[in-house]
Amino acid sequence: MTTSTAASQAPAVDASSVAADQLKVFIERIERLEEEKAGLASDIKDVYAEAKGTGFDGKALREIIRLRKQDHAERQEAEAILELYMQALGMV
Amino acid sequence: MTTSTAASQAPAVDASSVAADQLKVFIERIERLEEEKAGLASDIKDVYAEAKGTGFDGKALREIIRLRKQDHAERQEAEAILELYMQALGMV
Amino acid sequence: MTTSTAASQAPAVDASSVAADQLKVFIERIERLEEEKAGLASDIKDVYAEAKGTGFDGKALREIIRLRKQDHAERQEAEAILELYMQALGMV
Amino acid sequence: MTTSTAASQAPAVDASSVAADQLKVFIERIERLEEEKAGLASDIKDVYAEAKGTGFDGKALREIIRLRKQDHAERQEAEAILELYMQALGMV
DNA sequence: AACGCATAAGTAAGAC
DNA sequence: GTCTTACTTATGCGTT
Repeated sequence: MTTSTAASQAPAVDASSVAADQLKVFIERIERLEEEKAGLASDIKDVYAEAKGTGFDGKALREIIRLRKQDHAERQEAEAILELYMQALGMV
Repeated sequence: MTTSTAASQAPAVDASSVAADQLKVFIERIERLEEEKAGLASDIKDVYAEAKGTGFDGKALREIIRLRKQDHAERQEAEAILELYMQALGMV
Repeated sequence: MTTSTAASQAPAVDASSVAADQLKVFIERIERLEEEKAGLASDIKDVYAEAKGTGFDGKALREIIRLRKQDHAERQEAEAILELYMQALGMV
Repeated sequence: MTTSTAASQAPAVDASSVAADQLKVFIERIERLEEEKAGLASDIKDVYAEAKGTGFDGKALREIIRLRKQDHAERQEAEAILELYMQALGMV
């Protein structure tokens, strides 16, 4: 082995190694996904702007979205608990 | 008109109005996009986890991503700043 | 004990308890500090206004402050990152 | 004049000018104030941590602070309106 | 299980 | 007056 000590906990990362190639691939995958995510964030902003242009209050709109998200989360939690209890009671 | 005064600045939003329908559409569009965004965030998390499983250090990985993002941003910013200073100094 | 069960994980907070007094003290300390912070934010705004009145471009000024802050942060960070990567590469 | 055109809207800022000295002073004042502000932010964080250590819930604590700030703002607003009306009525 | 960090949301100021 | 941009706050995530 040319580039790392035997005790290395991490892959050896020099320019020509397999590890460097792997690293590059991981980074590119992440950056690609981050780009898409940023695109969606931008789309969301556009929808808020459009809604505002139609006369809706952006702040109120955001509040509604927030509340509905809470509701969904609580509903899902409730179902999860129900399922848990059903399992505990042997009701599959 | 049954649900709002003539001078209303915002769309009338009662359950049966056109405005309520529009509101519903906006909310659903936003929620749809938010879902996709959350999905991507989850994908990104998975990639980090996979990289970690391969032996890469997650923290270092995030640092690299951050630095590369900075580099890109700074490159784009450099010209903007130059122009800003030229304006500030009256060099048009 | 009049105001809480023995197993209470949180301080009992009714109007006459020791906990209520503690809570009040914490809140007052925080509010005091927040006030001072707001005062400083206001002072900073004033300095920008004064500089602007002297003929300096506020936007450019803010940019300079931002860049100098970055420089300081980056200098401090540089060592941290170095150490981070060394750890990531198993160089302890 | 050696360093700027006659039409310059901004003070001439070369290394030896009075303007450069002024600029330096403004920047140092701002940076000083920013430092103090950051110090207070840090103090506030410490108080929250201490409160948490005593058993208080940080999130609830922040909520209380937020609500009280709103109350104060509304009270101040009410007084401002009162004063406005008194002035409008010639009650000084 | 808790602590600190990092991202993300919301708010407020400033520019055009 | 609108619009963007910057700051502040808040929540969630990873780590210890």
